[in-house]
Amino acid sequence: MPELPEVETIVRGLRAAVVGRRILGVRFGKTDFVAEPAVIAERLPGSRIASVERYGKFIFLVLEPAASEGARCYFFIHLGMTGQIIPRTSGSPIAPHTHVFFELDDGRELRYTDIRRFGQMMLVPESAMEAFRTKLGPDPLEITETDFLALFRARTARVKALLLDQSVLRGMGNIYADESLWRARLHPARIAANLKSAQLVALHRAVRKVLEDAIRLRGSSISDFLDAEGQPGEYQLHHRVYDHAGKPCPRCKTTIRRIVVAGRGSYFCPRCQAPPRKTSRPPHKRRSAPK
DNA sequence: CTTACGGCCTGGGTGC
DNA sequence: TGCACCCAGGCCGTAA
Repeated sequence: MPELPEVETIVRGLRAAVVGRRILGVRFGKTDFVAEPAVIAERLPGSRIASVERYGKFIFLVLEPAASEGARCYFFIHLGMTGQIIPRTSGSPIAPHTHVFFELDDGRELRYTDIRRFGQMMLVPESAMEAFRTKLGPDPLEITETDFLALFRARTARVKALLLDQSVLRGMGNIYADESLWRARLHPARIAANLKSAQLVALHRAVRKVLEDAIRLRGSSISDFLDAEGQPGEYQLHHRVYDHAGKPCPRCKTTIRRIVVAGRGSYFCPRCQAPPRKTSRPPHKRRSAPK
């Protein structure tokens, strides 16, 4: 569920709520999405939350060790599709699918809830941070126009697949890819290398505009996004095409369609966003019948 | 190297 | 009411 604007909203909320707090203990429910839970349960207690940051769709807590000895470390949380992380008073009712509890020194606990458990948690030592960072592409809000164009120039993948690829740009997801492509009037299945510079410039601007507007409205709440205060966002009220199949395009009134591109439901206006002229890719192989 | 696709997990909605 | 099926904001491993 959460893409860059939702994660940014959560990070801002967590900053206000938990920076400066000390972690007293960690308790787990299911741990199949946690890297080395035993190490986490041993290392985190006693540490102080020095800051909360976003890196693409990852949230990370910068943790200072209890005493002067020990190195600071970085605790990464990825929310996957259905993850939520919200501070609650200890003893308050526990939502179903809550699997991690970080007990704080002020009588509250940070709770991690994740229905589908597509999220991730891991402790990253300082020495591994550089390797971690370089696996992801630039931030779509920071990249220059020149660098943005260079990302798409020599790529034969569909433009939407590249927008969703975190090693190309960090933070875009399915909603904001579709909304950006609509603004830029580009069909999601267009081959990136076939796009003109002006079209890529338009895409860069669209991405920035969509993400900035979405952050301003505290993200999109489709079914279960809640920020760190447990509040929904409002950008879903401003979606132009996402989940709008059958509704009129806000620009030209043509009926919005849903197709599958890069394995994801993709919403677009068949008139504003002209399909690729001719597929230069090999014809679709017919799937053989299962078994 | 690059691209495409099934799988992971649970729940909500739809149609029979 | 039940059941089968499809869909969901993400990403990883594997195959071609």
